Amino acid sequence: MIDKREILATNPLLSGLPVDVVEELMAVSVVKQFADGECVYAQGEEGDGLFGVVQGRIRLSNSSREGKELLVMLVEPGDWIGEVSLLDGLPRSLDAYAMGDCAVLFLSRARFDALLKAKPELYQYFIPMLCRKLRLALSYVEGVALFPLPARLAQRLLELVAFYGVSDDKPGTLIDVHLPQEDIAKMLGVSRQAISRELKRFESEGIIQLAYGQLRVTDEAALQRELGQV
Amino acid sequence: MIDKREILATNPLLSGLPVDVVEELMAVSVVKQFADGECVYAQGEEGDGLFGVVQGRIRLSNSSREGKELLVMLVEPGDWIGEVSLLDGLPRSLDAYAMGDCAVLFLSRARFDALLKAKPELYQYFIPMLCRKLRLALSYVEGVALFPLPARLAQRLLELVAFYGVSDDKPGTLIDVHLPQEDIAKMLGVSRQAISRELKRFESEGIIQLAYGQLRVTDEAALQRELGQV
DNA sequence: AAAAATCTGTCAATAAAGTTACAATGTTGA
DNA sequence: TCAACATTGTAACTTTATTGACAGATTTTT
Repeated sequence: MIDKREILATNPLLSGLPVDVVEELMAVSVVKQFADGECVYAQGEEGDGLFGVVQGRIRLSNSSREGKELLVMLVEPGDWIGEVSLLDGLPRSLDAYAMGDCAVLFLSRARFDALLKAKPELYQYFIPMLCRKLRLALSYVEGVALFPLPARLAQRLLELVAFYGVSDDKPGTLIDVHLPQEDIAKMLGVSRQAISRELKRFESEGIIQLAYGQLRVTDEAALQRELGQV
Repeated sequence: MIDKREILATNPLLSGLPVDVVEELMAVSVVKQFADGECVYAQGEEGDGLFGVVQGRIRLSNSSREGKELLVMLVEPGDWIGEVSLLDGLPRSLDAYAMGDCAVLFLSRARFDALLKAKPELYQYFIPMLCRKLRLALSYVEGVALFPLPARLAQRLLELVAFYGVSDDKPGTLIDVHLPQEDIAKMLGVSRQAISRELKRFESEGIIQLAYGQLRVTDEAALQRELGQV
């Protein structure tokens, strides 16, 4: 079980906030657990609260009626989600599902509203968060609209390396998040087969090494060049 | 020439702001004019200020090195642009060009920073703006990744009808912004020919009527159905 | 250890969209 | 008015990606 006090010490969720706000948050928030695959919130729902990821990973996605899914973002511990619906009052625009067992710090809408009403200066803490997400979303639009698949895939691999890459005794950087090609495809809005094809091509060119459920990037410069051709 | 006082009365730019802030803004902002095609700011530049569109239309876009362009948004009088770079300190992520002669209310970065430093509670006025743009950007990503071109085009036409549509003596709703098919294509990230093909198909099905530089939607319900099939 | 589930590679057939090219039409300005 | 320019329509051809199908590999579960 997770102690709220522990979160404070080990997690960047609350860093940068004034001390009294941290105290207040600790008092009024609760820790919630979500099992693998469980729904945190769903597209179209009213925003019931704010979630700070403490443990595990949350999948933000969006699905069409035909069941085609777009994987918008993997949310890691230290990130907040769900703030937009609280701030603008509109329904959730994405689905949020737990990938593996998760723990989150939950702040209900009522508590959130009360906190902001009492301390309107807290609005400014959401500004960088919103700016970051806006720039991220914009860069995705650009990617899909302007760049061919190989370049987009190369870019995504570089992002994965930067975020999840680990160095071990073997050459190159290992991406060992359990992220099937299916999910990479859903991130880029293309079919799994197209991703398999491109990854195989990268492998045949010595840029990456493929294995079941993992991927090793051995030539980042070549990925940069894939990008640069665009 | 444009009188600043006039802006206050005729433009929603400043509505919702406290009276003293409006006074302050009027005192420290300047009116700038941009000729057709002139660059307001360019991708990669430092954010030098905030722009409130007073007259004319500004084109926010993004170009790849090969010259392929994505038209992200048409900004109309009453909207602010350029706030993100001021708020997060990062370079412009888009190009802004005047479409036709424009007038904008300009607030320099220094003035902006001073204003926010003096009144941190003003941060909250940017929240709805950022939320709106974030949701908009997200809906574009979804569109490109999840929906086929006909559905995306239908959706865009409905948006154009809602925003620019005018009723006249003839049946249907006229979209009489000078918006060539080329630009519609750039909004959707596809080729002009693909747009021409689809528009012609819509016309042959009696959904729209095409003319040089304008377009009349005669069957909105059919466009909704195009969407619904997705 | 065996069975089930998940993940990956590949192929053929099909569909969607890009590219190139050119003609025709409409608008604008000298 | 007439020439320059911008916009639109269309077609052939090519490229890219989807779909559906299946086999093999790896992991997880029983």
